[in-house]
Amino acid sequence: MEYKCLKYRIMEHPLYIYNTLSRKKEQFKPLNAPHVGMYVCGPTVYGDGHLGHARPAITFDIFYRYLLHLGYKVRYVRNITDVGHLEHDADDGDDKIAKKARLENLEPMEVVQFYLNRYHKAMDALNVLPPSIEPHASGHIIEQIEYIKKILEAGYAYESDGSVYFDVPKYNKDFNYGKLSGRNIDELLNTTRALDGQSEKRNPADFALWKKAAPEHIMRWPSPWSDGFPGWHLECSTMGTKYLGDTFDVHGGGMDLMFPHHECEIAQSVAHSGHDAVRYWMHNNMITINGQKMGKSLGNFITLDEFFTGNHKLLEQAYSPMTIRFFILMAHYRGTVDFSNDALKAAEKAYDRMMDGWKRLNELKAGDSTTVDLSVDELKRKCYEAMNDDLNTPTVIANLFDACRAINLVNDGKAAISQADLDELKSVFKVFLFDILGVRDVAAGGDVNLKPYEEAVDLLLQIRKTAKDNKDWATSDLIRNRLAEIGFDVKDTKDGFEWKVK
RNA sequence: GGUUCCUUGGAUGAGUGGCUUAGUCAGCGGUCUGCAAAACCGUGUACGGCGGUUCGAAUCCGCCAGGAACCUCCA
Repeated sequence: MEYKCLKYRIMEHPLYIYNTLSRKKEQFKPLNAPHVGMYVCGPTVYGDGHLGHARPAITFDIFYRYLLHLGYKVRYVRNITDVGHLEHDADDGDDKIAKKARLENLEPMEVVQFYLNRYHKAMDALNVLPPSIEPHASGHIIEQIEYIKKILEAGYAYESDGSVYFDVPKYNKDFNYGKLSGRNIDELLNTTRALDGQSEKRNPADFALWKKAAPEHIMRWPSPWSDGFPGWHLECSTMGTKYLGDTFDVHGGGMDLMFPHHECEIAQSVAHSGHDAVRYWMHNNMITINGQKMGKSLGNFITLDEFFTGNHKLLEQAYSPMTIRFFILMAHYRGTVDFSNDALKAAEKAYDRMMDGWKRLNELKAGDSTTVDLSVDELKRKCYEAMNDDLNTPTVIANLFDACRAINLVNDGKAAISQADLDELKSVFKVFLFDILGVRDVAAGGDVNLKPYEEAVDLLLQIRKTAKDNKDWATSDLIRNRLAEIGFDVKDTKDGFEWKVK
């Protein structure tokens, strides 16, 4: 039943996505339709998520939602890095989680849990759907050790003083290290032979699969080589194949992870199983601030909580989670998007305009025929077309705004729409705005039963209308002003009123 | 220095070898309105520079300028 639906939708709307590997838009054809396996690099939970973290979460949320809409059965894996992510260089770096734990005098897993809870809360606020599986690196130590053994057996890794490193030069001789990022590392490998002799690595380009823990290091597990911990790149290869199989469809993440992280993942997979595990690599672009990447190392990031509360010196006001979501969706995921108060305020207004349109759509009365200049079928077709063209959400939004104009015209009594078109239009909004773009109608009030309160406001405004009809402007303005003070936005319409909570 | 990519109107941000405008925000003018707000209508030499290909390029190619990301951790 569902599969039939899928086939129908796919035939009508072939989906194209940009594959970083080929640097082209390719038609998306899952290995085992209707099943789709998707893996996305999640956060390292040693600090609060910032605007940059919202980008991949929302980008791949859109892709996830769209695949579900098309009828695919998606297993979406997004990992949590809670061990092995080192600062600086793998030789002398510090584990990010362990460092934070030491600084705050906490158990490392306490740090992990604290920031993970906050991350989930922020994702929920942004209406990002939870993935199917959210595996922790620390929960897959055994699998990672087994994975390393296979690479060692294949001859593409070596042990050195209790640590295990991936042998990049040897791998590069047999395969192509750098095919994802377009790097040619031959030169690098040949010119940097002279190591200082201190390093455990044979070549600076080699990366750690297993690190022997220093005596003071608290996060450690036994292994055939030493008490230690796994290298950062390993968790994704291991957990990806564990949950999605030897070969799976999509691997996503930020562009900044392309090299070395994703390049190393490819090398690990090939060394481990003889072939790349991923069929489509997708990368979202960066969010910039004053033209520069927003990031931890530059210290120019604004956390999501700070956006929600407005509590940051660069923010002129608070911005709601839906404003942030809309802001991100109004740009294409592969382009950079520059943060500014002006841009966010524009997104906020745009979101309000869209939600007003949706609200009015639900109160619209159908006419005998459609006279408004809008073809709902055409609208639907254009929205699918935009989504199928590498998830072009800005165009989907632009199309929905065209519909908003039509809705407003009908609402003003300047045009009419038939019952059939009205129903179809509601369905288009429901599918694209809510199901696919994942916008949440915050004014709707959630689960709380607000009906009596809403009717009380309606009652007040009825009294105001009577006063208006009697040209009793004093009473009329009193009600409107007092409601405004309480937090209601009241607008008069052609023959009534509408209101919303500010 | 290497790799990858970008440069669109006041701001932001899609798109395309010619046919019809992206859209949103801001501005200006108008309609409506007790007022306000909203809405609607109208409005702005836009496509970094210089060459080339073409009947025709902002869209393809080359060069130049400027910018970004990655090359150590970063979504």
